[in-house]
Amino acid sequence: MNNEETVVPKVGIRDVARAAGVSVTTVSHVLNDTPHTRTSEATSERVRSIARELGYTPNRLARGLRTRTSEMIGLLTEEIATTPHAGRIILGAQEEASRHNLTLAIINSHLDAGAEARRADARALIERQVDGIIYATVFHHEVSVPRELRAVPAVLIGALDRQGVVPAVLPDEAGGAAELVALLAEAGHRRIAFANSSIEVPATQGRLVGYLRGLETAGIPRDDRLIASGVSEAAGGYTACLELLDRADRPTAIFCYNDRMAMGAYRAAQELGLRIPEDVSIVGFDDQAPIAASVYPALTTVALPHYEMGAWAVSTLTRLIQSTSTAWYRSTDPTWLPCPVVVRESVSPAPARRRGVRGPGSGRSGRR
Amino acid sequence: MNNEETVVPKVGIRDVARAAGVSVTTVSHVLNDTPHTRTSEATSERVRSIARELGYTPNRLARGLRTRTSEMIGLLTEEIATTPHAGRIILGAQEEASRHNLTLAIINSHLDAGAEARRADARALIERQVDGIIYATVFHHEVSVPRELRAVPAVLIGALDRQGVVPAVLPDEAGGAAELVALLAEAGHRRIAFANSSIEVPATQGRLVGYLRGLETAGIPRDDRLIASGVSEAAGGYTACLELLDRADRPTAIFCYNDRMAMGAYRAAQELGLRIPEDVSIVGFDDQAPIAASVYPALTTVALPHYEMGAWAVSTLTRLIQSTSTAWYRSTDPTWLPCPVVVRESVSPAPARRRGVRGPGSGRSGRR
DNA sequence: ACGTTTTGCCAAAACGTTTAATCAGGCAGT
DNA sequence: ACTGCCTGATTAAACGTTTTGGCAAAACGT
Repeated sequence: MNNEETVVPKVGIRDVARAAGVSVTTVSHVLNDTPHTRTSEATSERVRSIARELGYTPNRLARGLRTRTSEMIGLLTEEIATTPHAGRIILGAQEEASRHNLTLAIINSHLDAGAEARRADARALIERQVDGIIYATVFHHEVSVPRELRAVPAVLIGALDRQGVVPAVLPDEAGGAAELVALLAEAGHRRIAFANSSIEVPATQGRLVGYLRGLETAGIPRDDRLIASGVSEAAGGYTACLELLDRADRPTAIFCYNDRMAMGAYRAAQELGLRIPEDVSIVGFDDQAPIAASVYPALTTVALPHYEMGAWAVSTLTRLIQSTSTAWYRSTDPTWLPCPVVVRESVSPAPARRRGVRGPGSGRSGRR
Repeated sequence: MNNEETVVPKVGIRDVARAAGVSVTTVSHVLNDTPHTRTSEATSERVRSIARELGYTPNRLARGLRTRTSEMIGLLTEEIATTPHAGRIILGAQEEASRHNLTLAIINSHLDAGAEARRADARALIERQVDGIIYATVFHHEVSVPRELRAVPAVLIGALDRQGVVPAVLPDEAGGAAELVALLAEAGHRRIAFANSSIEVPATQGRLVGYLRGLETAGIPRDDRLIASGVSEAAGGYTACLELLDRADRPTAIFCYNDRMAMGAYRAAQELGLRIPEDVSIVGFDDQAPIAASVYPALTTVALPHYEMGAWAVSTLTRLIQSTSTAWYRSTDPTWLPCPVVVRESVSPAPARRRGVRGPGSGRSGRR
């Protein structure tokens, strides 16, 4: 077994300098093409080529020590890496980071870990001299950021800072929900039900608010008999929608709290012999892969801007970092990113009942 | 606006030393309790308390520079962060890393990025002096690892190293598939179909192999008329299963290439008026959240050991790192991690046909 | 009282960079 | 021939740790 390759003598900047017959200063200057510094084109070229053929790779630890900046940003996630969504946040952050020549160091705190553990995680990142920290949480209303985060620029994903000092980005769930209802209203639906989640979280509130706002702008009066709830899973959607659909004046469309509940809605409809979307339109929320696209008919829903929030976070973080010293203290209002509705196949015009426009089963082919 | 907090003079080890009236050496010794070194309990305690009250945080960049080890490990993912599964790999790696006091630096390469870009990514990690690198790919047979990875211990997730020098971990898909078929056979099924994916990837092969092996150990002769295929999505599962089920001698159980195709199988069964699992049992593969648990009846399937592969990777990586110099070159055989079957509700005993054991619709309640 | 060991601590040299300050020489203008 | 100014480089001091190799003083054995 040849081990010739295993001997990697780790060439440093002075090896390059020695080989090129110049000082390390010069090497540093040409390799970073430092401004306000002069080197003849001849030596520059020589240094560069020697560095290349020696396989020189700079040591960012050493550089970071000197320049007091690591060009790393820390991503502190709160359990979020567990959820299927999480990847998109990380991906968005990572790609935006690459774009700025930063690397991402990630640490995941368990949701049930105490504040103490969370502070330790923040400290671990700070010890690594990260230039900034992203604190990504599951959707909370407010959160007290670990005070260690004050030592370094920080942004928040999915929650507001209770002290109102750390910039935050959140999904505009109400907006998305309102748009979704608008879409249903435009399709002629007037009896639009809402199958909400029975557990109280910010998302529950936001989507309800959006639903009501959507009704209002469509000029549809609120009817609390059209608001049901269940656990935020398929089973809950099933029972809630069974209750909603199994009556004479059933709604012509149901907005489900999330895609999982929408799956339950599909089952309820099927058992009652109602076709989707001809007899009842169903919409969900989350655009949860791979449900939304795999279900039949494919589900019209609203996407959460996970990728965008991740990208927004590192993007504004870099701005904070560059801004002079304490300037980043002037925290702005939170940023609400839009939740775009993605239309698929589960909505059709409302079946004619009092308005005799068209019969049920209008259009929409699909083998069935 | 008070900016008293914004002034963080960054206390270093010498500040502690000065305040404690000792040398930095001593501080370093007590804070790391370096072996083979002596400090009186009195001064030790004093140093510790002063460090605490001064809020000293060590600078890992400086420490890394001196000790020539960063205690970071790099995770290089190939597009994988896009898939819903990815999070689990990252999570597994991250938690195992935390357990070893390591932090994870992640970089994501696009699948369509050239080898050149991939090498640049590897280089970026190496510049950061990571102690080791995990290269996580979507499931490949073999891959040529960027040669920069030779500079540092590395492990591979989801692919074999073409040069056979980098340790690798992969999911034992064949094993999982075989177990799944065994489970069906034990339930009395003899006509077990396989709805495979029509596109050829390692997983296609592996699951087919497992299917055949499962049949063989159950003493069931292979019947190619029971093997269908379609695109690896709900639509493909639908057409494949429609074809399989819409005949007189239809199978009593179908093993679908993945959970998405299983969703298509559900639809096919429903349209043909077949109940699951009473008339036909369906199983999938991937245990893809949230499909498998949300579908009705909940899908029996096989889980991929994403989390475990991530954890395995950093765990063996730390072993490699600790082992002396070139010892990690003696690459071992790849590790195949088991894919456990997770049983839910979509399998029931085979309906009696020639063996008059019990009638259809045996047991299994469920509101319907 | 005198060697020897142990105890407790410290000075200084690394680690691989960046950067402020300086310098030798050539060239132009007086 | 002197002064001054560019040009192309260099020297040396950081950055914040760890670690090697000590060295004084205290403790100990005789």
